[in-house]
Amino acid sequence: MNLIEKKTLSRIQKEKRSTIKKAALEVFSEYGLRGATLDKIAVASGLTKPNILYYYSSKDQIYFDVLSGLLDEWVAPLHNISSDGDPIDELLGYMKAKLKMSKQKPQESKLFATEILHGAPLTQNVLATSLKQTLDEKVAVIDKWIEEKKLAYVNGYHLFFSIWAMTQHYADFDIQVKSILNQGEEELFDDAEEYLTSVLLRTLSVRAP
Amino acid sequence: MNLIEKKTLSRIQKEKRSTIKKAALEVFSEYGLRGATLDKIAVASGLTKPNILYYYSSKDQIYFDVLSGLLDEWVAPLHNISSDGDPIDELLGYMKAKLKMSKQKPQESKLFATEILHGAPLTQNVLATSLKQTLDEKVAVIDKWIEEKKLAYVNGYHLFFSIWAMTQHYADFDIQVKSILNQGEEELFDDAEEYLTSVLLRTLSVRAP
DNA sequence: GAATTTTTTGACCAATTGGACAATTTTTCT
DNA sequence: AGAAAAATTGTCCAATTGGTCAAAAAATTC
Repeated sequence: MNLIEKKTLSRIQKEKRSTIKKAALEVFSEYGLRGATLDKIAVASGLTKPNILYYYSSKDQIYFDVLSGLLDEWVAPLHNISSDGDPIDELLGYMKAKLKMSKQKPQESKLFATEILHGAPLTQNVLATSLKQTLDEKVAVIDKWIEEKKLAYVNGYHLFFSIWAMTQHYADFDIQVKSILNQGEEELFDDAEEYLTSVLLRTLSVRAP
Repeated sequence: MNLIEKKTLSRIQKEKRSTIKKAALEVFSEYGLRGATLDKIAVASGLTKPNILYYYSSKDQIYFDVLSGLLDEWVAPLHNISSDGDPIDELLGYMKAKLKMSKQKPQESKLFATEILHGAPLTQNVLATSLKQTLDEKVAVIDKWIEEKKLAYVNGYHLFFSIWAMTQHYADFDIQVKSILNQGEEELFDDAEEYLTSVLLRTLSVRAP
């Protein structure tokens, strides 16, 4: 039976696949696709290597499954930006949602970062179609807000790039951040949120020069 | 003879080591330390594998040499921030210098990003000592400027983190950026500079709310 | 230009790795 | 309980990889 084509997975199949994906996320985020080995995933998951290959046909398949399972979740906060809400509230909310993801899901963030850094072999297609389309829509919303004088003029695309960059920085480069600031996570992310709020407020507010 | 301890390298040694480092930068920045192979470096450099190992005792040695050769260059722009200059000019100049590095040296940027992302096994020490010390000094300068009311209040550390994040984003995640914006490099980086200038100006300027 | 040193390379090796497979064990279904 | 299906594993293999080494080639020194 072909596991990939099967629609209804048994309890065991669901559990084991989930176990494997969880272990794989740990290993892939730490070592990257090429640095990760099936043996490491096997140890991390508590399964044997052939058993893992019973559920996934190859290492690349595991990587692909983990990554695509994450893609939707990763883009999701973008959909929550409502053109009906207050522009500043909406964009601050988006930033805070992304920062929260950096705090709570650093492994996921690192996995994406590594993937894109190394040429996005598996996700380039999604980036250029699905993500681009969603972002185009949201930038259109921003342009509308600017026209209505509810926002200061900003380049919408670069605004999103900078929000992504600034928030993900705290996950992807946490080692650098933490070796410079001797702080606990809570304090660190509180300071980050305060700083980023200030930056966005100042960048987006309409006011006299 | 031990090449590592020898102080004066011959012409051939200098040339070959330089050739190897250049090829290694290409390969390491694309594949990471673990994904890079000596064979790939051999092909990229036009040398044979044993010949490379004549100049470097191991793959890790090459990686270490490439990375440490870059470290100083990477931190250098920070030293150019002068406490005597105009605060806004100094910080805008720093941002522009970093953005220029992203444009002109994306491979170097990616190499650092991968290194830190994967736990900074070789550079953690430098980060926690040399970089931290330099940054502490520059943050002290910023705090002084704030006290003198030449800058709006900002958290200096997070200001630097955000400048790093926003500028390096254009190198590290260039694939994502370019799959969303169908622009040439020139136009892209011009827009980025304009946007980042606007963000920093608004973030740093002292003015009435 | 011969001797010596440095550089280069082909052939090789041991370890790691992704993956195959048949045999066994466990679960599920009737 | 027993048959059938699913899950698990020990063993194995071929390819890749980092690295060795002795011999050959090239460069340097005298």
